[in-house]
Amino acid sequence: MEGDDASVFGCPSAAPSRAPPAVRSEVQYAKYTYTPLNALKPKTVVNVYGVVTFFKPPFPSKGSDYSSMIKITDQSDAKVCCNIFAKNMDDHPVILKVGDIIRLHRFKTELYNDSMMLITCRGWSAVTFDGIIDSPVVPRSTSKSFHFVESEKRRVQELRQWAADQSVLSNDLTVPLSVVKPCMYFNLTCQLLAKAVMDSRCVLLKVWDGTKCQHPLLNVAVPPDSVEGESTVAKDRMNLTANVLVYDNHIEVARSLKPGMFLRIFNLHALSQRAPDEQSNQTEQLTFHLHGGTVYGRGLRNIPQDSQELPPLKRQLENHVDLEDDDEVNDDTLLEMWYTPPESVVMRNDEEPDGEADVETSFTVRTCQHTSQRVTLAQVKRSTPPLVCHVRAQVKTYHPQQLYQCLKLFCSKCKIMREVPDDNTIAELFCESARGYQPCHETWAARSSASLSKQGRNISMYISIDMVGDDTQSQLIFVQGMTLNEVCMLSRDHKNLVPVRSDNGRMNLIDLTAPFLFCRDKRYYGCKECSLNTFENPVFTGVETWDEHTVAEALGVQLMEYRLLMEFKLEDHTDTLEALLWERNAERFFSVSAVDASAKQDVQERIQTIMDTLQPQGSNIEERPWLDLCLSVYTVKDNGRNKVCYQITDAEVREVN
DNA sequence: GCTTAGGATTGG
Repeated sequence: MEGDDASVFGCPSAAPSRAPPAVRSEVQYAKYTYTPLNALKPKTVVNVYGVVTFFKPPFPSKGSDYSSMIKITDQSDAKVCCNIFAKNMDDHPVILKVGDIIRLHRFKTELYNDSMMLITCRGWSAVTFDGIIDSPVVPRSTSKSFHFVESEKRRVQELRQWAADQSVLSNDLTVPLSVVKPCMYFNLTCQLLAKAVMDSRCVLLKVWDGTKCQHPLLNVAVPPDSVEGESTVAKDRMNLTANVLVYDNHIEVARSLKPGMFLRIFNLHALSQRAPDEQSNQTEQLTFHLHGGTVYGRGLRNIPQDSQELPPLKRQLENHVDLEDDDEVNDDTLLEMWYTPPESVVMRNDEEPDGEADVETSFTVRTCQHTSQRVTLAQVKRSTPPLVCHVRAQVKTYHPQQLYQCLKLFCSKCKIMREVPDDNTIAELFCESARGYQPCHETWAARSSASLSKQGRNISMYISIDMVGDDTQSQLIFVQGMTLNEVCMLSRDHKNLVPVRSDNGRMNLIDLTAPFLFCRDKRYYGCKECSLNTFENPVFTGVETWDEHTVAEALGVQLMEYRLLMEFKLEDHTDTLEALLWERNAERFFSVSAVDASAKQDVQERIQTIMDTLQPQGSNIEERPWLDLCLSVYTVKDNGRNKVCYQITDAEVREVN
């Protein structure tokens, strides 16, 4: 955007100390005056505030720019259409729903069909806000610099309040897939799984929102080599994949989307139709059409990563992590064995290692119940991945030898894995953050402090003002200046403790190497790569129960999962082979008490159970138990080269004489 | 180079 707004306000944290710069800014920028929408005069350049009552997401115009359109209103009740033109789609203001608040600078007024309208002119800028009452006033702008001062928050809040009483704003048509019925026009918030160009006027988008449609969904068949994105086989079976056909003027936007992106599709049309090869007595299936044109705000756009719309969608998607279809992991950043093995792999039935070709050539997901024909390790090594097979083998060695080292922290977003830090490391980080104590000044927080004069240090606790008076068991409490032991002691009686430090008076998380949340006997970690890690505008309202997910979301932290990872060297009479054991949701047997010595007890016990099954029990191969194992065989990219991995997906001890 | 779009569906 070509805005010449000189001042960068951005967000409160940009100001090192709060009160004086805010005052100065208001004086400095008093030049901005805002015209009520009923007082616009033609052929002038104005600044306005408004509530969005209708909008069209950006689409390619017949000229050189992308065009988008919004209709706004304000307390004067005048309704004004605004046309926005910008070379790049990404320079258009991000409007995601009716009710959003927008501030426009330097728009020119023009009379069209006896109505006043606003059009972008040189140096225009736009800043938008969520329209939800009581949600934090976070300016969203597509320009790198824009100015926004504290006093303007009030204006946004007033508009929100006023808009809440206007019934026109309440008809948002965004619904989950689970409530969609044939013939409906609706807005869908979803993630793109795969896309394929059908012809010059139609692109297929395979999307999901984690909810299950009540009507059967049509799977549009396309040649595998024309599909970009992951396989949707497992999600198709669960009736989770919506096939969206995008036509005409929307193709350009659709083509710019990448699988994995989150998007909202506006005015999507659910159509019931029979699959071409189905009999007439078969039930009809739903497809979705984004027809050409822009009527009713028809269109689609990606949702920015920091949008408040995303966390609920992501939570819904995480309910289905077991449906990941990838048979290949493309992440070179991980060390040799620390990949993300898939829990289910796609097996080609005609590639049975024993050479017995199956006539069926389709791909199916298969889990082994030790019933498929057994193969030798030598045969496994000669096979072509991906496949699932059943072997009988013995464990020769395993590692890590220190059992608690099996426990890893895993980020499901960037797939990075790291060690759980030991208590010495965490304690040191707590000590460091306590040095040079100064209190945090946050308008949303109430503070209570104590001075430990003997030790010459201060500790503070903060809670959101909204939560003052709530049950202390359910409150979210921020603690500053405490040692690890103190936090652990405190977490016995308080459910959610977030350790924080002060950066020039602004509250911040301490290094994400340390847990960001203590929840009774559990500790939760955030991903250093994927966390926004910001206290700029924490969202504390509208949360009924605080748990690791809601806290992470409010703090902009990408929660890491506990996972178990071990490596075994297997052998039978034909060969040896290294295989991984990998378990999700390892936190269910990872309990951390305040005392380090017993911290890993539960892990020990759980892993011991696994070891009881798999442990080598003697150097002589004849003395060790034989195991029936399911192995998933798949490839991963390792420094650009394909590498075959073997994963133990199931194990059972066999008495073999 | 100074336009483009300017709300109101039935359709692949």
